[in-house]
Amino acid sequence: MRSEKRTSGQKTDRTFIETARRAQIMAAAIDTIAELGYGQASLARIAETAGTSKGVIIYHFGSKDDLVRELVAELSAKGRAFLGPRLEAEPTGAGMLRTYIESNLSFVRENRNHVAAVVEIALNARSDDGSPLYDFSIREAGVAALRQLLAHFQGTGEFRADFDPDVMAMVIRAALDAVPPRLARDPDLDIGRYGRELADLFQAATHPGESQPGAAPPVK
Amino acid sequence: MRSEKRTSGQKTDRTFIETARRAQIMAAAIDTIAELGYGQASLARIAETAGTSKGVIIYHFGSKDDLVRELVAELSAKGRAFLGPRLEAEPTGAGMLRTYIESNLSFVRENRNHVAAVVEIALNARSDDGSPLYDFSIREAGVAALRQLLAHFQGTGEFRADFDPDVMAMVIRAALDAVPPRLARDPDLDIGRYGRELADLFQAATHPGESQPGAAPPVK
Amino acid sequence: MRSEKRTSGQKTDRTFIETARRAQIMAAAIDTIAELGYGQASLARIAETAGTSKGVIIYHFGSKDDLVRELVAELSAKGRAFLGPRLEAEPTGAGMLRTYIESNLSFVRENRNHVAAVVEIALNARSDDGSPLYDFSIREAGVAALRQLLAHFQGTGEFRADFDPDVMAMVIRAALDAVPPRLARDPDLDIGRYGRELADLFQAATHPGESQPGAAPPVK
Amino acid sequence: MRSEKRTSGQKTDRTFIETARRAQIMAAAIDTIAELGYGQASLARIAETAGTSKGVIIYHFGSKDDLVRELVAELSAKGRAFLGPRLEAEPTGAGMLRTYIESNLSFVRENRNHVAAVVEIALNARSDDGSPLYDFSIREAGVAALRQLLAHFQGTGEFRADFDPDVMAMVIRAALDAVPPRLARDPDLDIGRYGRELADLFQAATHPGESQPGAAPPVK
DNA sequence: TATGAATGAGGGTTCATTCAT
DNA sequence: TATGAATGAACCCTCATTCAT
Repeated sequence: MRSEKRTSGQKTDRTFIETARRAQIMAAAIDTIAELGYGQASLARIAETAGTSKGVIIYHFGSKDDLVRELVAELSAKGRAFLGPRLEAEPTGAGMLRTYIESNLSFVRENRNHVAAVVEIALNARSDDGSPLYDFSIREAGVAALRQLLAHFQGTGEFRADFDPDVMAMVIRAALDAVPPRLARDPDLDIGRYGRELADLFQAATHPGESQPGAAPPVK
Repeated sequence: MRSEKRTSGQKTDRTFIETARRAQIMAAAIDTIAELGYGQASLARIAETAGTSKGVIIYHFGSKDDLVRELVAELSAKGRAFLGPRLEAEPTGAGMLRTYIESNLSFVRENRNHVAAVVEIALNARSDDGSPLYDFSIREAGVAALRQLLAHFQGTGEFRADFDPDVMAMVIRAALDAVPPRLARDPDLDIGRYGRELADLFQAATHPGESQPGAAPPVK
Repeated sequence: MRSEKRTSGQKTDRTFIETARRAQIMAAAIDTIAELGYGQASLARIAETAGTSKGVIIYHFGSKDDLVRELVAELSAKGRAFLGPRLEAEPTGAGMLRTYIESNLSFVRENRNHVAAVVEIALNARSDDGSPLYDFSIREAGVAALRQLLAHFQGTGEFRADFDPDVMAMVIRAALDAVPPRLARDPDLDIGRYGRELADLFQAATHPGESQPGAAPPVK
Repeated sequence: MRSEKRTSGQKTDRTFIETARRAQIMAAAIDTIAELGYGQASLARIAETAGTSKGVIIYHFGSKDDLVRELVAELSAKGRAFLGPRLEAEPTGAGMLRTYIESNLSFVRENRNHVAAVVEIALNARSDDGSPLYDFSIREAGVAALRQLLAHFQGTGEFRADFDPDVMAMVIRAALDAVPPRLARDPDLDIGRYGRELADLFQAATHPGESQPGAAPPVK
């Protein structure tokens, strides 16, 4: 089997043709999972979409689980590559928050099928004992980073101090995660507008000089 | 089969023993789906949890799909019965919003497995051609109702006018929907506190007398 | 179980209500088998047609096979009662042949569902080892009787001598047996006309004074 | 699955080994159905006869229905290839009629199991709503062709005019169809003799210069 | 490198029958 | 007398995977 050599971290030496085949299969897997859902995306159907046979997929990826893992890993890498530079370019908390939201949605827009597929995977893929496979390690890392970011700018005073950064991070993340499924139902959704609305909303929710519902009345 | 006489809306006349069996099986299904996920919850595993055989489940519910449908319908009914009175008791927009959020979370807390199971079902159950089965009809109705509510109180001036009720409704719904999976990972999550934080957050985001990000910009 | 008492040949002592139930169930079985075919006629479907439950059928007949056996026996008895007197009233060979054909078809017309059901049974019902159950014992007896009849009138000179009574009997029987399935497809089939045509045909084929294809040339 | 690429009418490109397996499975299916009947011929039993597993059958044929369809189609094709040339070689009505009968029976003799299996299928295979699947479309076409043939030679005067070609065709067909089940019970049946007798019978029934039962009455 | 072939477990469902009530 | 409940075997089919070529 081809895929075993890569279990160590060393650089892989893939043939040109192998790289192409892998890409083709991954694309087919993405489309199939995004369209039919994880449960309906059998190897046979993926192979059919790819125009090959099940055997080829197993040959190149070792197992269906490994193929799926690669889909997740690749999207994760793409996401980091996309978001990282954009965030680092933002000095202010407000800017960074807006960038975080809008960049996330841009990324979703530009990779909708891949994102949809990975969402499907994250929600469905389970090990034999029923425990989720990939999902939350990745996602939780994202939420944690966001929470730190929020907390940091609370410290600098750029964000108001009376919201719980944990809750706020989770809400922001949830608002972003709600987009892919909605996009699946309504492909014409205006993500740009949506992102701006969202950014406005959370800017209002975080910027200081506001009333603090539980504590002091708004002074304005 | 026991279950098909009930296709008309007439009152069902279930034996005591049947009612008990049905409840037992539904409970087993809820636990199995919540724990293992929809994809892993085969009739055999549900039967095993229930301490019976697949045949008994089919006998009482006619098909797996019908069993699942009942799980969804029952939770939906329970949810309406739980939320409706609480919302109607609230005259003000702010009160209603807070009640909506906190009651939703109370309901989740009191029905965590059932909620988790139905979330699994909603996200995973698909017809043969890959289109989702139950999910969004139910959910979208909830979001629509929330949007109307928000728009209504924008009209009365109780909520500020510069947020998009559609986006706000979706964010609120997303924030609530993020709880069940999180609860699955962390059973000790303090939902009460979480609900209060969430209510604070959205109260701040909706109440008037605030700067309006799009209009009078924060000058920083 | 109710039905065991009858295994001996003694007179059965059935309650009025039991007789009624049995008739009702048998009627339902006839209709179901005639309409859906033997393979699709499960106890559940028969019970549904009868407006009862599977248990009742088993209670009254002991097993599905016994129910089916009764359907066959009853039709067989009805058939003998119908045909016997008519045949005995005919002194001549030609008359008896015509009566045989037309009475058979009249019987089919007046009992189409029952006949159709028994045909289904005869063709499909098998014991566990694959051997047919009822069919040919009954049918073969009929063919044998017909053969004897033909041979008899060959002996008296009323029928020509150069046809094989065995083959002729089988052909007549086959021509009659072809009617029920045809009737199922075309309920408006004119059986009366059909019977007359058939009788004409076989009268021509049996009456003497004809050319004898294999032997002597037609003298005319 | 191997079999679905062939849905278009294009030439199929089967591996040697696949062709062999298919033939082997079809032979096993024929024998099983012929021996046990359609209702008892489960995939498991067919597989057992073939010395393989259910999975292999599904792999090669896609479904049990498709396997059955192929059995029917293959016999149909064989039958046409067998009968067509023989019939076309006969110029006269009498010759063609005799050839039709004797060739049909020769074909049955040489393909008895396959014929028996297809008869089983034709009589039993039903769609879910109880309507027959293959049977009568095929068979009725045969009867219709025979009827036309008879009518044609009535027109030329080679056959007498006073029989109904529809009825005659049906009787001939019925006489032929009676053979396979009889053959199943009595494997030593002399089909050759039987065919000659049948041909004699129908020759006598169709050739002109005879008394005409309705017109010039038999003088008993 | 790639394929076709085969496997075997498990999927949901139907069925005739048994049993307690 | 009748029913509802349960059983367990058998049904056809899908699946990820293995293997020889």
